[in-house]
Amino acid sequence: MANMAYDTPEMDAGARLKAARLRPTRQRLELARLLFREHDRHVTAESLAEEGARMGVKVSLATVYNTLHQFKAAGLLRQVVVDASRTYFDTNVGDHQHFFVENEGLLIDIPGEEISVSGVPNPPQGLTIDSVDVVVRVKRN
Amino acid sequence: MANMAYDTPEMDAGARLKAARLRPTRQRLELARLLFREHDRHVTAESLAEEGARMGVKVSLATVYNTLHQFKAAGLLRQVVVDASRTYFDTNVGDHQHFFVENEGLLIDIPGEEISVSGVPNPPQGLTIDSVDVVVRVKRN
DNA sequence: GTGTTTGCAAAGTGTTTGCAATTTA
DNA sequence: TAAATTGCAAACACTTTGCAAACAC
Repeated sequence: MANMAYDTPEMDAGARLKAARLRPTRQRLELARLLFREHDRHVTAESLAEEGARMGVKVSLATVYNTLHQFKAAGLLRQVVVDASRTYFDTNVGDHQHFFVENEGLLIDIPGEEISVSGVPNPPQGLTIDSVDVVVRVKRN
Repeated sequence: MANMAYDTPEMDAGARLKAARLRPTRQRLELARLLFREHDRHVTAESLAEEGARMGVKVSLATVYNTLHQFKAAGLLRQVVVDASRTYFDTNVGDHQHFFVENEGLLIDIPGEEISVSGVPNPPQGLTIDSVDVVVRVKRN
């Protein structure tokens, strides 16, 4: 099984956790199943906990927070900073950017091939670029 | 009290408030003087309150929050969303972007002429672009 | 068994709010 | 004097933490 990416949609939750070296606990398995059921999901801890509750997944909010951060650390999720008061996580860890609908808290993907940023100057001495994040803030008219 | 100069910091701040149709209270005047003393300042409510305290400006934290939001609403400040846990305000309301040094909470301006974003798709039906924000996340090596 | 993970409730952070007192126009 | 503003403390929303019980290996 050469070159299988950690985040291929067809990978099942158990394999995903194994690849990430996270113990396949019931909570992590069930949250992973929810999260990676679709390829591009944007969730907050609260929205995921609610969804879990709706789907009969019994997980505490603290565990949802822990799990999201562990998944992020493992490269399974990407954190998206668009709102000062909530943290969003994106199941699409590939190169892409976002529209953010303010007042609705809604994220919409912009494929990485469509958008490009040029003219980024070299960062000041001693600093290295980690990522270039673009947020296109939009509002409903 | 004769001869009040037209370009004292007081007059500057007063004119700014007048233009923004905000009553020139002592608190707003003093905060405006701190804020607009330099052209490109990045502050959080807390950092501004601390600075005020250091400079002998007596203002409650609640008023600092209120004032920052009023100044933002008046177009005197721009809000910068880079960190899920703090809100930054920028005294430079012109076209520009930012480096953000994670773990230090430090913002560094990137002039608008240097950087450019192309290929931003039309937003979905019913949505209008408000702003295109670029954050270049960097870390110290 | 041993180390990891979970859940709860408590604590923490940054921010907003209710309201009486104060200030501005 | 009427309307806006302030400061305090309490309320808030989101997130993290401490720790005993439950679980994975």
